[in-house]
Amino acid sequence: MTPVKTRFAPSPTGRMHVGNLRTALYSYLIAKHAGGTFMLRIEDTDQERFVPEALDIIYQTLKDTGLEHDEGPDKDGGVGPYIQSERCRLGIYQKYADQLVEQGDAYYCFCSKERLEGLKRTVGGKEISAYDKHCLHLSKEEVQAKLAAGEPHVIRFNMPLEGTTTFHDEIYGNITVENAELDDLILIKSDGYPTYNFANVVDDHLMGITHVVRGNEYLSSTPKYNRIYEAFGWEIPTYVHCPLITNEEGQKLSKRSGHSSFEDLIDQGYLKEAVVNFVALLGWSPAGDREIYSLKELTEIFDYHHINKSPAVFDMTKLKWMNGEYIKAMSDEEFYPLAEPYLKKYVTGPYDLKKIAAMVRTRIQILPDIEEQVDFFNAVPDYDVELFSHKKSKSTVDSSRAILKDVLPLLENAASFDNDTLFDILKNYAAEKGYKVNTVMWPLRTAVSGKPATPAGATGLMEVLGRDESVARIQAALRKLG
RNA sequence: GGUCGAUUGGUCAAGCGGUUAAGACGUCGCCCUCUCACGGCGAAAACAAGGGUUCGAUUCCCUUAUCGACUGCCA
Repeated sequence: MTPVKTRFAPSPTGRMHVGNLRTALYSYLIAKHAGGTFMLRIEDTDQERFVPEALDIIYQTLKDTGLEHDEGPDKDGGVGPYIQSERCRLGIYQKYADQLVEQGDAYYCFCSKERLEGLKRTVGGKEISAYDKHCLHLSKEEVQAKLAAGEPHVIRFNMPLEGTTTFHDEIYGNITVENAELDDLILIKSDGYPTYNFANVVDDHLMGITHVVRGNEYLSSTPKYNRIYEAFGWEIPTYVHCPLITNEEGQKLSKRSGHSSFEDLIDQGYLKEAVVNFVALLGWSPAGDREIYSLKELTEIFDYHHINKSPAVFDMTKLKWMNGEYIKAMSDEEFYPLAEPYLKKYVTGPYDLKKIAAMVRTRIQILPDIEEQVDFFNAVPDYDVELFSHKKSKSTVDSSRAILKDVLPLLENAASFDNDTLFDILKNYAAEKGYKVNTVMWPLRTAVSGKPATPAGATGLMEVLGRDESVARIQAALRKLG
């Protein structure tokens, strides 16, 4: 068996779409699971849409996600160049197109835009066109004359009009279409660049790709590619077409969804490992019940035969949950560097950010959640006195006032202002007075935070705030309570 | 319009002729708890519809419906 070789072949046109990312991931996993080679090829044959910065995004995303390629523009593996515009300059595509023309499987077409327009018809609000093989019937002499005269032209593939073409996809099974349905697609554009359709076939063959992994929007055109492979007498690769990823409305993910690209997600405070993990499970599932996997673990267990046929909705809620799982699984030391920028932004007081980070870690799902967890450190928000009433803690406005008054001097004189000491003091106080611990803690936590939910209990918060600030906040609360 | 494909709870998703139709997210309830979380336990929630084939269909076939892709000198 020939060793597996897959490729990721993006067009440098912008950010990395999550659908693209998943295709890259599956492509990588298929290769790596089999101990094969994962290659990167840049498909920049569309000069109109080319965005130079997109090249950096591709490299950076591959690096961030850990999808390290074995071969590519920056890593020669002997079948380069790996950028299609460079291959074009070498005349590779022209050479193979010429061969097809020679064989009679392709032909020059000089039809004008106007003539092509005339071929179009509108059905159901959509414009459709099928080329009529007009130029197929040009004689050799006519073609030579037009070429010599420098007439603009393309090269088209001559699809058969009869019979059927069947191809096998690993996910979708055998698919058969009538050859008459196949249009004479353009191989070489009038600017001399090959189309995706042609460049893909030529490159995948020349570069030894064994498994073609791509989105299922290519399912319909795959029979055409097979005609090209067959015209050359080349071996047809194994096809793995991946299902679509849609937004909550079942529509194709677009830039407007706000989370359509990997970079968007990272900007929104998701961890790259979580995104990779989540995307892996959209359209594919492992054998057991487990859902959290590292890239390395995915490589070990990935089996493309379990890729789904149906499209999957990109569910942000579940991504959030998974991101939270990754954060919870981190140590405080690992988490701190990630949290630090957010903490510094929202906590400007002289507090121990490492302690705050540790408090917050199990309570957030994405990094920006930190803000609402820590905003009270800077200043107690304006809260209603009714916040002191809490049924479960048996706390009322009156009991709160009494307790805060009692406890204030104890705190002012506490031997040390750490969590454990404070807790002991307050616990003893509660026992002496016959209060539940909750009844004592509730007003304190409310007083120092002004919030119904905080990332730690009363004593934990006071430790971070320090004696002076804690006392000041309790005094302020007492004034509020009258 | 044509061609191709898809259709299991709100979402992801097991299942591959016989099951009480897994599991996860989310939702709700209970427990734990110095609040909220975390964690634990539990609940509600699905085979698009109709025909076949079969002793028996979520699983196989057909029809319909719905959704999607393609139908570009874009990939």
